[in-house]
Amino acid sequence: MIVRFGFVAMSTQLENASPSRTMTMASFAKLDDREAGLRRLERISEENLRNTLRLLKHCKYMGVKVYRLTSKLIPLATHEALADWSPYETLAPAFAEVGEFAKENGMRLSFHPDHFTVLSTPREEVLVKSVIDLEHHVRMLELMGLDERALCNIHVGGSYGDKDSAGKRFLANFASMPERIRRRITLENDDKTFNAAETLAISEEAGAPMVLDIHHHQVNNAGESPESLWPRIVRTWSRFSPEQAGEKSLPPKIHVSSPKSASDPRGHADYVELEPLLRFLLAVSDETPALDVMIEAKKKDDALLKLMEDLRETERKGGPVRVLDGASIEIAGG
DNA sequence: ACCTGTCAAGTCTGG
DNA sequence: CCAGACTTGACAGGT
Repeated sequence: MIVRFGFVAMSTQLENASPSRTMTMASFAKLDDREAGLRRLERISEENLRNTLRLLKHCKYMGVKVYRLTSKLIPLATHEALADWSPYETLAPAFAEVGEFAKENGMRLSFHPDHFTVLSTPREEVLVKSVIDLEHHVRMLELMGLDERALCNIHVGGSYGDKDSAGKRFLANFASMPERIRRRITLENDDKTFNAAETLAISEEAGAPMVLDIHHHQVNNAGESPESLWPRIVRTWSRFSPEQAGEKSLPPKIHVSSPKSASDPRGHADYVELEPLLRFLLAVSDETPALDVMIEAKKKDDALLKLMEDLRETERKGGPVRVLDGASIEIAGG
């Protein structure tokens, strides 16, 4: 099994390279000249995209092929008060440049719209905003010229005291969205509400690939092992399998992080513990030829580099791991 | 240069 | 029913 590691949004190593500079609505509203304010938002967005490109160059240098874009590339992009503003035409060249670089270097890019995007909601206004937010994310992927392998990962959402009907509402709302959006979505198990088995059932029904978060599973499960769900999880990715997608195939993806502490087991630690991750990878390596692992640690790319060091150490000691380059490994089996 | 409070969002809990 | 917690990086304003 070939495993590629990636990280989220920002680097601890690059200075002054935030891809998510913003402006608050409060300060925007204070400006005398609204048009000038909109131009300023566009300039901030261009700076965010420039820094995203710098981050991708940093990824290339580290051998990283998996990277999650920040959702905050365009400040206030979906704010109600700016509904008449469309920054997309202005930013198209900057988006295209980012997408070109990613494609040239075989990088897998994704988004993770934050947890305010909830398709299980019973509130119409929340659903409308959620769909607008997804539309926004998909539009950015399209401006980057990325095909349907570039995906937006979301959670199922709240349960509102009745998880079963919340799940059904999710499915109905999901089905009501345009195919262009639906085909860009993956579903992730969360750490409080929809656990891995529940998310998997909804993924299968919706026809959306499932991203397994093994840390969330650890703190929210029904007693089953993640390995026991794995064959079904892999099947949710079948439209991206080499048999079906050929050149445009895409490995399943998992998320990994480690508990911050015993008192805060759901919080994310600075770094990732190798042992539990390695145990999972070994358990699934026979049946999985390729896998992408998104590292969700506080120390971002630094955590990725430390994990790679730990893996090199494992290899030196004769463990079932071969480090291929800066950020990928081959593991026994598969 | 640094520190503290605020901002965005939606859900859920405690009072 | 309403206020506050939760989460996160970064702004905003004060020192």
